[in-house]
Amino acid sequence: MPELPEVETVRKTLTAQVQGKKIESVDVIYPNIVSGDVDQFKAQLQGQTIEKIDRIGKYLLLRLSHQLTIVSHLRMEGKYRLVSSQTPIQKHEHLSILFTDGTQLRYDDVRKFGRLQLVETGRERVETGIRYLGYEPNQAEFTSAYFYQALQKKKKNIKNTLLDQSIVSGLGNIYVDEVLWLSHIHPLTKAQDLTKAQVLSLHQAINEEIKLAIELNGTTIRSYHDSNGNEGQFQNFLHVYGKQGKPCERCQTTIEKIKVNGRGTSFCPNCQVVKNDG
DNA sequence: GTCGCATCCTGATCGC
DNA sequence: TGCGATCAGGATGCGA
Repeated sequence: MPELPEVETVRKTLTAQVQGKKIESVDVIYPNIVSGDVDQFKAQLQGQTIEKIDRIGKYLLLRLSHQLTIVSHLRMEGKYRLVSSQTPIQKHEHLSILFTDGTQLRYDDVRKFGRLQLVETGRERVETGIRYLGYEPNQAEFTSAYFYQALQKKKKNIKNTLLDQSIVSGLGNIYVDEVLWLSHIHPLTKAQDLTKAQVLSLHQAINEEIKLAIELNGTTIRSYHDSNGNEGQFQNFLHVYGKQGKPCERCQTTIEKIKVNGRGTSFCPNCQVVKNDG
């Protein structure tokens, strides 16, 4: 599933493939993939040039000429690939953008969870889910003091808090499980019960984990590939995600898997302890 | 304001 | 082998 490091990798590879290309036409095969009016979406994209691609959290922003931006969220299994216009449409390709040079950018999404939304450039922080995002890991504003104060206001568990994107953006199920293991924090610990030392440790783990994952082009568990079709390499450095039933690297206790707010959660029951004495 | 849960969706996996 | 049930999960909307 694409999280911040995977989306950043897609941004880089996609930029190299489509930057400067002019859109001739757009075909939307599965209309629900587009937020808003599909006909308007197609009409407005015609004749636009992709100037650059930005990323905010897990959102890709395709910056177009004439002050328009496609805000794209890959959700679970969304992926882009650039092909010749002669290539037959595949089963799970739901949108294609034909460029004037004869190439086509295809959006593929097995579960159809991803969404694309066209907005005026600058309005993405008003009209899309980006408006709810907190700071990103390694962003200057994401200080340990900010993080501690923000967590103090949260009564829900830390696992759910890190997944909701409003305090720190870009983490998904894999990286949340990993940073909690690195910080020795039990996923069910109430966010506001974390000590300053625990928050400091968690803050450091988030920054270091995301930085390393970006350097390794993300994590490929099942389906993630960048727009060149390459897999990430970070799955070789995971400690708990997908390791249920195997011994913890630190203490040899068997890694357990539980459900936390409906999400599969792997942790070590020995070295990740619930801390409630604040 | 905050939280938990259902919903979207389909391939993989499991049990019978 | 074939079938149905269950699981996986990010963002969003809604009710409590």
